[in-house]
Amino acid sequence: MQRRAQLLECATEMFAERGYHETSVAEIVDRLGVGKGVFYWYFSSKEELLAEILRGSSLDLRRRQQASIRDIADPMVRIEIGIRTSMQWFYEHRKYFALFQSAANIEPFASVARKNSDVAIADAVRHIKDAIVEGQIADQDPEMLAQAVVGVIEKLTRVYIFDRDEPADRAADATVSFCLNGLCRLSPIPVS
Amino acid sequence: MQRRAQLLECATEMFAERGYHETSVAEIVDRLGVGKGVFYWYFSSKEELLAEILRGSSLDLRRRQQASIRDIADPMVRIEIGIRTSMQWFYEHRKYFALFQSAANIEPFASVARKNSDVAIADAVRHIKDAIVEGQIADQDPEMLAQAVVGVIEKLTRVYIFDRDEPADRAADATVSFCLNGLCRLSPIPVS
Amino acid sequence: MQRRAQLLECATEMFAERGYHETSVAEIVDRLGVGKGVFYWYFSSKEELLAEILRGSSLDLRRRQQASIRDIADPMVRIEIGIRTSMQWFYEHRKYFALFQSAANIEPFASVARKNSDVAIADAVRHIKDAIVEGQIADQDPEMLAQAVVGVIEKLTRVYIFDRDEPADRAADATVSFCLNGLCRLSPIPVS
Amino acid sequence: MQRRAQLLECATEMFAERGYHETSVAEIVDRLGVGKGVFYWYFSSKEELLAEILRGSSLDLRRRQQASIRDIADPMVRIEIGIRTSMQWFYEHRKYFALFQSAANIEPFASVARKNSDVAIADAVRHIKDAIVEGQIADQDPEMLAQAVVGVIEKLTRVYIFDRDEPADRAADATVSFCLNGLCRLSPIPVS
DNA sequence: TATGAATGAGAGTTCATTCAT
DNA sequence: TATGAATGAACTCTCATTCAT
Repeated sequence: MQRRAQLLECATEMFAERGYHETSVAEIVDRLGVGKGVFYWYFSSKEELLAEILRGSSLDLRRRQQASIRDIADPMVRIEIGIRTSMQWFYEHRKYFALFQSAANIEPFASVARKNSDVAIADAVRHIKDAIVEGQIADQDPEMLAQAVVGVIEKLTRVYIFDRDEPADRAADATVSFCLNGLCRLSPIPVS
Repeated sequence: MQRRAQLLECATEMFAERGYHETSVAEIVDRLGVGKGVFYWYFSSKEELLAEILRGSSLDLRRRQQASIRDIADPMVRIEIGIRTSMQWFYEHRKYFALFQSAANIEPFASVARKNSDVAIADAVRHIKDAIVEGQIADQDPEMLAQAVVGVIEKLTRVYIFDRDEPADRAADATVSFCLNGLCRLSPIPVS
Repeated sequence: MQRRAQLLECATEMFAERGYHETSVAEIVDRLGVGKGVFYWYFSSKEELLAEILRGSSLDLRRRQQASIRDIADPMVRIEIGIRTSMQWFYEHRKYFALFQSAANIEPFASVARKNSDVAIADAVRHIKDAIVEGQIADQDPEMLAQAVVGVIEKLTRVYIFDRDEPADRAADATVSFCLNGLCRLSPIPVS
Repeated sequence: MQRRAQLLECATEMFAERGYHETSVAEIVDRLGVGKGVFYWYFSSKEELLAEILRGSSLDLRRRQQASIRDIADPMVRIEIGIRTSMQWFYEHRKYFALFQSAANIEPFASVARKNSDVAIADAVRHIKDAIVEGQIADQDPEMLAQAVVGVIEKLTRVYIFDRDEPADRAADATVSFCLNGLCRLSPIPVS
């Protein structure tokens, strides 16, 4: 349905710009120039709308990641391509980025956000384990490494791509460089 | 002021658990078993309360960081100690962590959060520049490196210390290892 | 809009009887047997509601005055008809009278009330100037004379028409008699 | 008591400037630099305070009027002096003037205001009756004439003395001139 | 006498949601 | 499908008043 898509897009934009709580249903339908009834025809509640946005967009991101990696054998390259694909996707869907970040801190969406994050981490863990098996990465907790990589991705995306509106390349180069270095050493450096 | 401190603490807890918007002034004073007026005797608004919490706690964190680093000459060690101190502080003040993260996504606090973050980044940038001068870190954009380090800190803090309630050590070890590796290489690894 | 008119009327009555501050939005909608939301569907605030009432009613009064005077050449007669028309209108809209009087003493409406009053005075001044030119009134400050006339109108309206619920005639006769005498002397009487 | 007088004066000023409802007890005691307890030591309520102000000041005004008239035999001169004295008093106590006017429109004070006004009118009526007996004023309803005179006094006081801050003379001259003319004619002018 | 923290009813306002049309 | 008036619970905030100290 065209209307449904319009609502989804319009709401995404407004949630991203002004926040979920700060955006009322009335404002969403006003911007679209339709009545309130339309909203409740397509969505059972405001909450469901955000859940839907979250679900749809993280699905899209994951599909893109998997497509970009499909034919690559080397796990380190899969990691690198995964990083670049994610950041390019965030660049192209900047509005979703803000939503992802803030949803994690809004009670009813925390679990959805958690689930999405778990899936992304699980994907990364797989590559890291492969790399450990192949001796490219030292034998550390793969999940922690995956989380670290995601942490860098998210931070540089927020600061350079989202806040400062740069194209994705520079931040992606830095992320790849930092993370591959962080991962690659065969043994952790000694702690003082 | 005992009451003021009680309100601050109680509100911090509730904001951290359930979110700023999801916590009403009525609930805060109810939990304390006092009248609504008490709240507005000590704070001019709910907004001011959160701003106060943010201000106070980030000041405390920064003081702790600076105290822990004061007498250390080697910039790489300063970075490591900085990471460990931050994560230990977050462990001891888990409730503030959630607040820092979510405040960044709530309109009236975004600028405060931004300012706090800028200060933290500026501190880290100083150490990184020193390390670059001393040849310990390759000559890359120091701010980007600082952001990457902070990204790892925040992510591992959230997942292991905040969500899973682990003590700070394990996550801090991993963060230090990952970041020092990420920073240390004399030249960035070639990008595919 | 039926509802809007109901709210306007109901609020006018209650404001007149009990005062603006003493009448709550809750009481207005309760008396109408509707929900609180209805009020804010039609008016953006309680303040705007009173402003609206003031605007609408003083416009109506002025229209009535001008219609009653339109075809009258003699300025003294215009003044007399103006007095009678005003008092008749106040009799027919007794509730507005109290509102006009009290609005002048409520901060946010003082300027509106002032403006309304200025318009009324300007109208009267025109007639008085005409009468001075024609030699019917001695050459005194026309604005002061106009204010004096309005003072008499307001006082007798309040006491006899509003407080004591008399029809307008007796008070209007007295007002006309007093004012035309007050105005007419060719020279002011000597001051002791 | 000094404190009591301070409270009375301070409150009068603030009520006059900003209105009764718009001035809180907290603001009154703050301006005096004392605690809230002081207020409730001297007055049982905010309402009682205003009632007290009203009572005291109208008593003072009346005393002044009576003193100024005591030895004057001619009723017309008594009226004139009464007008001048009132307006001079209002000039010297401008803050009370606003209070008198607005109190009439605040529910719990309407009756006090009414009573004060009744006393003033009764005084004027006495002089007017005397003048009628002596043939200086035509035989009309003396109360209506008194109300008319008071209406002029109040209006010119408000506009010229209170709003525009002029000294009392000019407005008083005009009031006397207008009212004595309005009163003096032996027969009311014919009504069209 | 005086303080000022505490109370709590009640104010104005918002907004997700419903439903007759 | 669509409208938009209506609902009413919940919200933030105010303030006259009380009372332990």
